[in-house]
Amino acid sequence: MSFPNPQIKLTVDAVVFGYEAGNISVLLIQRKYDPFKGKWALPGGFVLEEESLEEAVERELREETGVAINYLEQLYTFGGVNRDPRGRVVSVAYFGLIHPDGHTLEASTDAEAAKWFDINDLPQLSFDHSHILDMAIERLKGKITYEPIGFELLDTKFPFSDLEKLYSTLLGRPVDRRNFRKKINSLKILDELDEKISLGAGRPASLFRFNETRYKQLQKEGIIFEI
Amino acid sequence: MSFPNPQIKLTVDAVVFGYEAGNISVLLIQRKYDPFKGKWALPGGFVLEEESLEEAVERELREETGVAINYLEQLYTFGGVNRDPRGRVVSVAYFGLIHPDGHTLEASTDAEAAKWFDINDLPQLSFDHSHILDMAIERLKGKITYEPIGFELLDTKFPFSDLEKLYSTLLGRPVDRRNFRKKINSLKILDELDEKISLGAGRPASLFRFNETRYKQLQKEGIIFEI
DNA sequence: TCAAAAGTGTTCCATTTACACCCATGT
DNA sequence: ACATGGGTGTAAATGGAACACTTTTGA
Repeated sequence: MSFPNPQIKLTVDAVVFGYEAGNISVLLIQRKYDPFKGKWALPGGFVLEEESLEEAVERELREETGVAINYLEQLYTFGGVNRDPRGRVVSVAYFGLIHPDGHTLEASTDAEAAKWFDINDLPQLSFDHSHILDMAIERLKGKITYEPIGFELLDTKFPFSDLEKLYSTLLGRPVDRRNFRKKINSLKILDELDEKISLGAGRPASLFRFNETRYKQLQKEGIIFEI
Repeated sequence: MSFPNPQIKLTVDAVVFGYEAGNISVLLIQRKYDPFKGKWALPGGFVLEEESLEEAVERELREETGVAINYLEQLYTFGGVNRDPRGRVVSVAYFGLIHPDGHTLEASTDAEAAKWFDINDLPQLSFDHSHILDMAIERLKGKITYEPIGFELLDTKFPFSDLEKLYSTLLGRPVDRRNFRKKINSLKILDELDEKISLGAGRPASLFRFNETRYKQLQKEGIIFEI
């Protein structure tokens, strides 16, 4: 009782999603050491005694990839007996989102390289990481319909069409432009800016910004975001 | 790297809900040993090296309370640095539901006693367990609206009014009997049995049984349960 | 002037909500 | 016969889905 399970190790792993040009990507690292040396894996590593789980994830992400995350939540804890060849390792997986401008990568420590992969074109992954990733993708797809986390994947200022494209990508089906706009506008969680952006051909688009204050107020009033 | 965080210990804790006569209750144990000796806590304990997290929860529940659980899912992992006076202990919390006939309790091992407490009349809890419990209550209340887990709290055969009462208790508001029945019937996930039950005064009620096969089929077809 | 993307309303249908009386039994 | 809880349908309102043309720019 005084020294229980000294053999069980604890790690954290992060599934960080990015979005650019209509594609959802996930951040992976190439392992520098065994096991799975040279193979791709989710960023992550052992939790230190004096840090919380969130601190551990943020540290590992910083060390292995150099990214600055802007949304992070716990995903699930994977505790199967044989999920790690080094012995009994339980991993708390996190789910993160990042703005496109945080995309610049710098691999170091345990990582040989850090790279974005389109979620439809993934390499083979180490450990049970493809299982973790599947769960994270499911969570992302499910969650955007009832919480406004989609904005965390866009620039702070974005044209409406970016949001629409993001939703139709994640939902895997076309989204009616007029109905979608109506829905979002009815919640008044977007502020229309005076700026416009002109992307090649076509009429320039107004830029919008997510109004988090307004959203938090809505939450308090019990009004729920739903697409 | 070869022997990371040997100091971090791993536990599981279970928040098990029961339901009887219009009241939601939660299963607690009275601790036999320090820390928090004599105080109430969630059932749980250290994970053994050769068992999965689910196995650990089920074992601890069996040992400390004697209950047989019929629904179990992971709730959240609590990894704050100072949540346990014994040192760094990370706990994976589970969320469980139990039929009324599984209610017979038998405390043993680390538990002095095991008892059901109405969730509106709780004792002070050990560790950060009241925080865990709050999260579980929120999960229960949220989840019944989009997954048919309410049936896990009732007997396998139950009158419609039991289900209705359960929902109005959990949702904290009255439920329109006719509309509720219409909704449930439209999904055809309840089988009406030939039996009737007569509970004191009033017209006897037909008994129903949850048709899990039917529900799983609906899920495959993409039809979602929603109240 | 043409191509490309942005912006905008109305109608129809489905779903949800509100609501009240009769039925079968025990006392 | 009366008290108690079980069982049932309809109408109104709301919210969601379908749908096409005009506007503004770059090439």
